[in-house]
Amino acid sequence: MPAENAAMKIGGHPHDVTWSNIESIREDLIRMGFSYDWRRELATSDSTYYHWNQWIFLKFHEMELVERRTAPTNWCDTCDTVLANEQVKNNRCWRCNEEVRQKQFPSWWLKMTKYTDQLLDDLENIEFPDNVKTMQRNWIGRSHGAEINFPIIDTEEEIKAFTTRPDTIFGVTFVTLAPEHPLCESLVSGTKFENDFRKFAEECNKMSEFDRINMLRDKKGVFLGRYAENPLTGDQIPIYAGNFVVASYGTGAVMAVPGHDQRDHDFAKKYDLPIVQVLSEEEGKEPKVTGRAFEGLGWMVNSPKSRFDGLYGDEAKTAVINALEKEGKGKGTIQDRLKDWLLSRQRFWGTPIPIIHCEECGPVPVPENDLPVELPLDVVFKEGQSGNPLASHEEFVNVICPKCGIPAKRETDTMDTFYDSSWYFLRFTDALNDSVPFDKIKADYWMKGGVDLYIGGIEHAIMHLLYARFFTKALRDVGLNDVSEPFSRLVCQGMVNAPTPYCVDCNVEFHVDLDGQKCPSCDVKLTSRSAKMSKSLGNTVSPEIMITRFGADTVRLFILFAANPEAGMEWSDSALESNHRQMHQIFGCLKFLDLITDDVGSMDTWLSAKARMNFSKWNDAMNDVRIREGVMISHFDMLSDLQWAIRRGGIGRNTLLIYMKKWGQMLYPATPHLAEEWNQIIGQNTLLAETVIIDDSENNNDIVTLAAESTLRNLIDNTRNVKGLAERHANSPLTKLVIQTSPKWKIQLMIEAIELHAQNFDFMREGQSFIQSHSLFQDDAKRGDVMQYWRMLTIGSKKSRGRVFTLTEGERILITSGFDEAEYIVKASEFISETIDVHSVAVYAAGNGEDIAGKAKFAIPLQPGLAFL
RNA sequence: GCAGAGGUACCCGAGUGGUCAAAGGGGGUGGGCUCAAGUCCCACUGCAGAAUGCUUCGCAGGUUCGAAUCCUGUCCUCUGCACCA
Repeated sequence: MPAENAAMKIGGHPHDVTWSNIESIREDLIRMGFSYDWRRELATSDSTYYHWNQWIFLKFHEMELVERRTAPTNWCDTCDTVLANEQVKNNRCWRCNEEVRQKQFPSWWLKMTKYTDQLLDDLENIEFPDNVKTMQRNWIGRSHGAEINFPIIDTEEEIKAFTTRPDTIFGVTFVTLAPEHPLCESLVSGTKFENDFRKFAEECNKMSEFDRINMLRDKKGVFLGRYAENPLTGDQIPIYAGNFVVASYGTGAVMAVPGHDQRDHDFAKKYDLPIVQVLSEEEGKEPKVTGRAFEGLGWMVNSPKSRFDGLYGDEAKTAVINALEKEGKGKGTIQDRLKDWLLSRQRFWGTPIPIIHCEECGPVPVPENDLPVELPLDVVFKEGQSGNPLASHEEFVNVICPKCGIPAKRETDTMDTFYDSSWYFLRFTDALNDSVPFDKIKADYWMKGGVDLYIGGIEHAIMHLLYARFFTKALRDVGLNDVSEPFSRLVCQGMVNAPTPYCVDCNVEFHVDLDGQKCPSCDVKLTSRSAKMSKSLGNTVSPEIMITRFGADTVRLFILFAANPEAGMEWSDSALESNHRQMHQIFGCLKFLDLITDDVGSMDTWLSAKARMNFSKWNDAMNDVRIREGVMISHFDMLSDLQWAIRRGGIGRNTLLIYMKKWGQMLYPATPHLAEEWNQIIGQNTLLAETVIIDDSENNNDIVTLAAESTLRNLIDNTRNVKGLAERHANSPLTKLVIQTSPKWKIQLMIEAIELHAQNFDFMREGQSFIQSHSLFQDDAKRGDVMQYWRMLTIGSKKSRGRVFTLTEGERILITSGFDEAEYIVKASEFISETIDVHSVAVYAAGNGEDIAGKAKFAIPLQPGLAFL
């Protein structure tokens, strides 16, 4: 439809508009480097595709899944067509936001309601976000209840009323019908109530649905002059027509329980009808009088029949339903809100419905061999034109009836374009097939279990996703596939927001043209706030400009990293620039290929371990579509780790090359252009696009290697921190650092604690006696220190747990395997002195040298005592 | 009204019971490199402090030895549905 509207504007044909749009979007996609299989490209507006729309329609027709009927439909004046229920929001058209009105039309419907059960039940088996599932469930709107027959006194007729609350049956004090209900007419006709009713019905009819909903705060109705009988009590109750009853939901008749339904309560008050309370909020008590309806579940009271009082909730409902069924006066039923899919559109640019209307034979399907029924290209579109140009296209309309051969007219309605998107994913599995929509074997192969991951906006939660699910099931029943659910896993990407002018007082967002100006309606200076990017606000950015400025990979990196796909994000030029810098930094690492000439380096082991660890974390994240996490590793961590290794002591060529190769693979998914060039520069001669990436197993020692190094990093951080403080206390510049590592006995005790912890030892209860009988405890001079250390190790302080609980796995192995901390630090002492800017660094285990500044007592394993001189 | 999502430092944003003063980025500050600029590197960015303590994850309570995380209430924001019987 947008194509058709655009065609009218420029006086062209929607075909040309569509194709030029496709061209331009295809170009964008290619520039962004999306790796699609372009051989499978399809256009739903092309007859090679919509041919199969029509073919499928005929199959549905054979299955009696298609129906032509005249019914009130949602009509949008601006779009000049009817709309399906799903496409009406707040009584407004989902496309143009204009109000929708009801109009009677002979139209084609797809009987989606035949699949309600499956659509509802199968939600259990697919991985959709909960909110989408909830939205679909709400839309389907299944409610369990009862249909209750209220005989009309002095007639043979009865009113069937649907209710979800049969437990309130004894509180029914009147019955309300929708004004459109056929019984209304027959009840009033020829009586003195007829005039009032007609006036009322007309009033309801005239109102647009939108007004009606607004007016409904004022509930109105008329008495129809007749009474019905409560089927369980025989009580006589008046029958009303009410403006708040919806004809199309349930049976169009409501049993009114003013005691337990606020809507009925309001109505009863207005027309002075009795209000009876038959449920109590508290077991065994009389209901409270509150002046409002109690709508929750309660215990039945005041039942005129025995064996009901005291029943609660479902039990109460079942008891009433059983009683009704026993007497043949009602039954338990299910009502759904979901309706059939109104397929007809009175517009040109869609798939023609393959039907011929013959005066003799009625609607006749176009024979399969005559497909496709093609849209004529020789149609002129002009601005301001209304109506469907197909209807006036003689050549298109006038045909011969395929059944009896007399002149007949072609159907001029076209299909809702959601029909196109309801099975395109199946066509992708076999896009070039010209004898059937798709081959069953291919479709089943690719679609096994559904599309693995389907990403789309939340706006499709009901429309597209429900239609596609219905279609897949229906096509399965046609025999075209064995797949029941189209999408096994759905992820909804967030919206992209950008700043837009905003008036606080009026709570309105304005076009960016008004940036910095005053509010057009209240003259207050506009502020800025973040709003969904949209054309109407003008707060959009063009990907093309961004690509030209920064390159496709930077834009890709920004999109993938700046926000979790599910979260939505704030557009930020500065963030984009910083991602661009990141790209340069990564690419800049290639210079190390020239700078590093040594064969081996002291950080080789560490860097290789880090690479393996990073790769496997990255691999997990990517497999799990935690893209942001993955990109963080591939584009941020990998860079800083390499920088660290080089700064820390350097690496050898061989390690560098292996690192670079692995890194290139990790760079590929998010930034393929960079990655391929990278790969080539480091001397790989195959394309990454054709490379199967393998996660090679981690080395057993990796975890220890990394733990040792991260201990050192902590030490340096700590040193830096302490130095700053020490400087403030010292009179002269600090030139020497003394590091005292843990004394042996503390290591030994920690090892024992670690072993006890592994056996689930209860330190709280048994720790005290353990340490008191420990040999270390027997030394009077040490006793105090031992006790204090033991508490720190196993109990911790009020805020933090004992150290033994907070050790990482690597640290634990490090300590228990006899790691020589002092030796490790000595090796790094040159680096430490450079980094924190002191002339010398002395390292020894506490007790093995002078206890400088009394810092030995602070030394524990992996956290040495530090002193500056 | 109902349902869903959410409120985390200057900003964006990770984080579902202890290893959290809280990842990462932006911005800011200081330093290195440089004639200079930054498509470069390092550090700092709650308060105090020789390694500790204090205050902090919308607000108010609660559970717990221990809460950004669990529970209750409350306020606000966004999204969807809506006289649905």
